[in-house]
Amino acid sequence: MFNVTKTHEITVDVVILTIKNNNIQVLLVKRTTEPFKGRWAIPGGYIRLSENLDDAALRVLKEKTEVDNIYLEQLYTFGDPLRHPNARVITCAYFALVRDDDLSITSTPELGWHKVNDLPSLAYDHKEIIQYSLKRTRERLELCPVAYQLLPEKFTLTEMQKAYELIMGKSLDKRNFRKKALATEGLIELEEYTKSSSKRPARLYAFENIELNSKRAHFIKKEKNK
Amino acid sequence: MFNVTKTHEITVDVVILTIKNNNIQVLLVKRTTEPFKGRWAIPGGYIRLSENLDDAALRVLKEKTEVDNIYLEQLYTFGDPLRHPNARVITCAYFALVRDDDLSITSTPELGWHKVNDLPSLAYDHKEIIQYSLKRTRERLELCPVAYQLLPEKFTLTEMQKAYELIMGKSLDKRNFRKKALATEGLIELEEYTKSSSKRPARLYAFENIELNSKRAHFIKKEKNK
DNA sequence: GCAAAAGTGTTCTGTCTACACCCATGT
DNA sequence: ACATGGGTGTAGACAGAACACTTTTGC
Repeated sequence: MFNVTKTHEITVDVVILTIKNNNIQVLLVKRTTEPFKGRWAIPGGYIRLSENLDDAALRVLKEKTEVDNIYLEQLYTFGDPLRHPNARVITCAYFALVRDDDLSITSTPELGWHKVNDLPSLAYDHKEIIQYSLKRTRERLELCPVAYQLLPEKFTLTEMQKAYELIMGKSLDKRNFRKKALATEGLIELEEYTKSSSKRPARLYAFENIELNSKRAHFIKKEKNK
Repeated sequence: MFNVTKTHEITVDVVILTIKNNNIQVLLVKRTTEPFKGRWAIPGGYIRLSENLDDAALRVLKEKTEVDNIYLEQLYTFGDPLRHPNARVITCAYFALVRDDDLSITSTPELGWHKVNDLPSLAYDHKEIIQYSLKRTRERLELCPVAYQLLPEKFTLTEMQKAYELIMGKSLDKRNFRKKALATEGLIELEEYTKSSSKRPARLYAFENIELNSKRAHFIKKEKNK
């Protein structure tokens, strides 16, 4: 593969993150070929001639997850000469945030979710790439409510807080968090409450730009208070 | 089917920014070959097999400017299939901030500084890349005093403020700026003043990590208050 | 009635903004 | 003595942090 060309190869790799079982998890594939045969790796692939980089990343994402309408952002391009043991492969890494309940992936021996705090040994520099995607996610979170990309359509403020705490890696004050969350642009207070829980029902919220695809919910739009 | 690896090429391009004559300026080279022969472009080149991406960018930078000890950061990777008219070239773009007085470039018909607010027609998507590098520089500036990368070793607060104003594209309040500047970690108040000016001398400042290569200046280190 | 999670305000502190005058020097 | 840029402080608005108790439900 690398004997013919002395030029570089370029791939896209996509770090696909979700929140599952109260953990940030990343989707990994088990490599079936050398190098790193049998090791876990983040999904990736070659870029087709007709595709731009975003499209290539989106294609890789869809091949693995079937999801659409996700947050996808170019992360960084990794090109250390030694990152691939026997070729020069530069990878343009992306990261994606997907909602757990949009997913219908059944873990198989070749494809599965792994807690980012408890990763197996990974191929290439993929551990570094995942670490960097977590850092970037934290940065994004501080600027805008990217976390809704990880939440179900309708969620409680406690769920939202849990997502923030996982990403930021620290616990947050409930009252301060709720104050700030309620001031978030685009947050919609639904006239709906959780039922299933065995405790006091919690109000549900949603984000404006998310399509509530089944029945149209009745909601109170938060006023921007001056 | 197309052979996906056949014609992908990858380059690094470096947006080299400086402040010159009270303008943000970018170093451009005039293309001597097709495509875009005769048009201005940002400097770039192929990545050598032994080089990582940072090293390749640094090499391109040094080839053009001879400077060292600069701020260099990977910006974004641009890979639209149509960005190059007759090949598929993906470019990993970097941006560099260099100090005007570290430079000894004489503008020639093939290499020269251009005001970013008044760019000539550029090759490829290089205009977009420059715009993006300006955006990134603004973001960096908000977080840390990246501007010192653009200032001479010793500078007045007014010079520093001018640099910030150019980058942010707006004017700033002098007292507020100075208050914040003086609180900046790493800023050193020198026991030196401007002389050449025909007005009241201004105190000079420097940044800690910058080597004062000639005579060792006597300075007062700012206390971190609190 | 009790266990468990939901929900709710105030105070303090630090940071950002707006704003106007005197100072030191060269000519 | 005057023109020019250098230098300084204060008050108000706003945002983030700390902090504890009541409410609603299922069992």
